[in-house]
This record gives sequence, structure tokens and C-alpha cells, in this order.
Amino acid sequence: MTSRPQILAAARRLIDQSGWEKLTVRGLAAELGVGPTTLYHHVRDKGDLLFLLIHEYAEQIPHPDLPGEPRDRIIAAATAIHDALCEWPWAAEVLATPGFITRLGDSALWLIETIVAGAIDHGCTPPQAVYVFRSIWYYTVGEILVRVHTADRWADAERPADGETFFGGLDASRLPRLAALGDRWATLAWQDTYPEGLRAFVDGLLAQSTSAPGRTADR
Amino acid sequence: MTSRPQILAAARRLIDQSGWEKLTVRGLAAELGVGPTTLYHHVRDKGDLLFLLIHEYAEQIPHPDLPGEPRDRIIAAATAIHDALCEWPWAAEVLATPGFITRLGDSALWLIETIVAGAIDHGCTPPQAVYVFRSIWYYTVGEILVRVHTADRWADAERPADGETFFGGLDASRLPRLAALGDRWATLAWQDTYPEGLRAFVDGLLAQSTSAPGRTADR
DNA sequence: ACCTGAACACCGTTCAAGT
DNA sequence: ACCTGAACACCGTTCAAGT
Repeated sequence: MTSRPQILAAARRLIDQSGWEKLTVRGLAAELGVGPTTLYHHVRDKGDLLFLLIHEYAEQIPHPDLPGEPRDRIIAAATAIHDALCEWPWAAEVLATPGFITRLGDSALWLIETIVAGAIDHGCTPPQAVYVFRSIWYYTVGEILVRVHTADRWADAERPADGETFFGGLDASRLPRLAALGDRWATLAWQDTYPEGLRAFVDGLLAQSTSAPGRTADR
Repeated sequence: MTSRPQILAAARRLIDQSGWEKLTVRGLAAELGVGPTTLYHHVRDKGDLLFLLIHEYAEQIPHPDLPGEPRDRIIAAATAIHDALCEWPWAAEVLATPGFITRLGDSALWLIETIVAGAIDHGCTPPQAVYVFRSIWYYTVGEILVRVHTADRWADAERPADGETFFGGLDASRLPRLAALGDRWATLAWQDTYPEGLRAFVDGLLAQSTSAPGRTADR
């Protein structure tokens, strides 16, 4: 009676309701009205369940319109990946596993293809293009994961109290710049600077790959 | 009889032996020869224990020699952070919490100070310098976390079998670049490109901050 | 103060037994 | 085939009771 699509749909429902940390095999079974052990006839284990969930989600990521410039195509594809992860940030935690990405479906791989193709069109060798993609991927995944953990802290009561200064009480003689920033740090660290950072990174990577072919051509 | 330093030392021992995933309150108590509940008289909870551990570790990170150029000082400090995290990668998972960094001790904050000061010396405004640090931090933390998860997979038997092609069986008409790369992807994705990526990113960030002051000055 | 065992409220997963 | 309850081997944490 219980089917894999049913299980996946129920899992999505539960995750959207109360976050992926709360998704448990037992809770999922209860949502479906079956015993916990029933699920193991349709899914290998919890890891497999998460993989199937991400696979499914990845296939429905919208394809962005691609600009003409290779550099801008890279940015558009990276932004699409980032946007998708923003909505399902827990997926980043699973996707951080290397090789995991490569097992996604065509629709998700198309975004990677776009970045790699953009780098090559800009003048990179294929190995350099892989390096460009990986670097962007690290930056993207890092930004998302810090974002996820922010949400964690918000749930806790541990976040700094209203008047608490971040760098207010620092030794200004040893750490002058941080002390001068004081609690402005908190405000600045809150801003979404992913798009600007991405542009800076892509420009830096493309300049590096094409300006010094001798140094990086063999990687 | 049980003291906090004893607990921390035992915890480090266990982590170095069998990884931080294996560190459990019960196991730590057993290592110390006391009941599990005893620890709660010396440490608030497990999260507090991890914080104390990282705080302690962060204080002993060696300070790198600083080059003259601001740009090179940023790279030296970021590399020191990266190297420290490489040896204790699980710390990255905890440090990914925003605001967590700011609660570290002076010795660890000095590395952040160095990056922020380097950016300012290069011509950034203080807010831009914070943005530069954060961007580098995302990249660094992302690289480390992917590294951590690699180790996870190695433990599992799920890593691709010997002859398994990464992108070998892809639809070459829809994903030509990836299909052309084939299993070379695996080899390329394995390489340590953090240093090159860092240089590209720093150069991109510094160029952006100083060339278009009007666009980013108010952030 | 410092430590304890027992207990609470959970996990993922296995396995022999049912229909 | 499909599903089940009971059980296994764990977690972090609380709390009343001991010395």
C-alpha cells in the first residue's frame, strides 16, 4: 500500500513544516500511518531517503535565462544554484559530499555544465574550468552553511542579547581595526553580500586562468 | 575530583583517536572513569564543551610571519586559518555559526584583525574590509566542509568503485563539456586548489573594492 | 560541593514473525 | 510481497538521592 512517491511527498511535507533536523524515520512513518520498519522496504536507509529527496528537488530547479557573455553565464548559473540552496539549505549539508553532485540528474548537472562551458568559452582549459567551478562551489556552499547555522542559533536563546557588543570590549592596542568596528560588525555581517562576492570571485578566477597560462595550464 | 581541564584533555584525546562524531558525553565520562551525569557539574552541555575545546585550540594557532604587501598579509592570515582548520576540520562545522568566531580569544581574533587591516591598508573602507573577510571566510569554510564530508564518504563503502566513470555515461548532446571531461573530473576534483582559489578571490575582492567606490562604499 | 544511578525522551536499524 | 511489534544499541539530559 505504501509507495516510494508517497514517502517522499510526506517527507517534503514534514521538512517544510518543521525543518529537516526534525525529520525522523519514526516521525515520517507516523505521518504515513504505518510502522517505522515499513519504510525500510521502500528505501535503503535514511541517507538514501535524503538523496532521493534532493535528487527530486534538484530536477525542478528553474533554468535561468543565459546572458551572452561567458562571465555572465557563469554568474547566472551560480546564482541559480545559490537560490535553489537558499530555499532548501539543508540540502547543502548533504551536497557538500564530493561526488554527490555528479550523481544528480541532467537538469541539475546542466547548471554545472553552464559554469564549466562558460569558463572554457572565456579561454580556460577544461581542467581550469573544473577548478573554476569547484572554487565557486566552495564559496556557495560555505555561504549557505553559515546561513543554515544562523537559523540554528536563532532557535537557541544563545544569540547575543540586544545591547551586547560584538567587538566592543576588545583590546584596542592589539586588535585596533576590530575594536574600532565595535558592534558595527554585527550589522555588517548580517548583510547578503553573496552576489558581490560571486562577481569578485569569478572575475578573479577568470583573470588568473587566462593571464598566466603557464602557471595553471597543467592543473 | 574531576576538573574542567581534565575533561577537555580527555575530550581532545578521544577526538584525536576516533574523530569528533564519536565524541559522546557518555563515552567521555567513561574515559574519565566517572558517571555521565558528573560532567554536567563542570560543563553546561555538549555544545558548551565543544566551544571550550575550540576556544582552547584556537589560542594555540601559530601566528604566521606577515609579508609587507597588504594583499599578501591577507593571504597569509587566511592560509593560517585554513591550515588550522585542516587539522581540526570538525571545528569548521561549529565555527560556521555566525558570531561564533567573534567569541574566540585574542590570539584567534588576531588573524581576523590581520585580514581586515590588510583590506583597509589596501584602500578599503572598514565595511568593505568586513565584506572581504566574510567572503574569504565563506570560501574557506566551504572548502573545509567539503573536505570533512570526503572523509565521511571514505569511511562508507559508497565511494565510486574503481572503474566507475563520473561523467562517462552522460548525454553528450545536452551536457557536452561534462561528457567530454568524463572521469577526468574525479582526478581534477581531488586536487588541492585552495591556495590558487584564495589568491584569485582576494585579487578579485580588492580590485572590486577599490575600483568602484561608489557602488560598494555604502555597504 | 561533588558525584551517582535510574529514568526520560528520544534516535536509526534489525529481525523473526505474521498476513 | 508487504507489513508488523519487539528488541537492540545507542543518544543527551534531568533529577532526586546519596556522601
